[in-house]
Amino acid sequence: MYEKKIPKNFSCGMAVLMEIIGGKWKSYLIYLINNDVRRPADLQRAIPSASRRVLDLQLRELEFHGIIKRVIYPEMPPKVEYFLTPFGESMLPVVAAMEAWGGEYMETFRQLMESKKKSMLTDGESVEIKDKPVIQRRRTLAKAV
Amino acid sequence: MYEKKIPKNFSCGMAVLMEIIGGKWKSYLIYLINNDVRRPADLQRAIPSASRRVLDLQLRELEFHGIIKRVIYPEMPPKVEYFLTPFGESMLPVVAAMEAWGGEYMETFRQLMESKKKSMLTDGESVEIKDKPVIQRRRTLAKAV
DNA sequence: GGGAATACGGAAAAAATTATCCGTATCCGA
DNA sequence: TCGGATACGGATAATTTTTTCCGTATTCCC
Repeated sequence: MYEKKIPKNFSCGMAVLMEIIGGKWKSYLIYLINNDVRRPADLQRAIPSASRRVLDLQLRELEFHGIIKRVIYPEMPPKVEYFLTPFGESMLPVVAAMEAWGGEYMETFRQLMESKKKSMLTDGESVEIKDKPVIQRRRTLAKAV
Repeated sequence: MYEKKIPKNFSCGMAVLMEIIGGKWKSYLIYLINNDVRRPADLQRAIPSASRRVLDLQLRELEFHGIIKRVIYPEMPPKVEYFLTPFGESMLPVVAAMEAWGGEYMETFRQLMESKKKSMLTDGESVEIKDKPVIQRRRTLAKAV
């Protein structure tokens, strides 16, 4: 089993949130569970391109962080369901904001990725060569570190 | 230069947003640039544990997606500054929400990660063994796929 | 000359994440 | 018996991200 070597620094809330939902399928999982897709096999069917192993791993991570809870039913064949916890639900407004922002940008994004695939040369478009500026340099955080 | 083999699917806004700000240092970079830390060397000094190469790469990715723009001043030694674009600024409320949520959870998070390091055996705490439920199964998205 | 400042890209290595493949278990039906 | 259903973990391989190391350039100062 893999053991990480480099310690991570969670000095800002963003880093914490990214650690919690940063895996490839986690946002899909949160969405599906919140929409009543609760059983592992159903989750897998809803995301056919995902590796079952990674779905399991990421479900376990969400569980570890208290975002979801796992309910095991004592029967055969095995029956398990996942539910969002109240804590997990506290994240939903944030997830919705992220989803909304991404949805607005999606069309542009796809065109960008398409043009990137075609040319692999899209640098420089937003480069601006400036004359010597007269703008007064303001205080920077770097100096405070 | 690395070329990805497995195509990614951006069928939801979350996936798009995660692609844009998903790198290890990107959220830090957005925060710093929004707080007037604009020059590459200053960004590096503000995040001493980051690899300079990756900072450059992730700045380029943010630029590619139009989140920031790079301004090159014609002078020696080289002078470059990065600015948030209006589009990048449209992301700030989302970033703030993410930051706020992560900040609230931070203390619990740290304790969790600490206990994980100690025992590597934290599974099962949220497991609930249930009697046969009488809850009526509702429609699932999986069936619609 | 060497070291400091500035900025940054290619190549290769290391670390981390994801995917594949093997295995565990029970029950039911062809 | 085999294949389907259910759920899931260890080991290993493949892919991806991050890091290290090499290099490019100019100017200034000791």
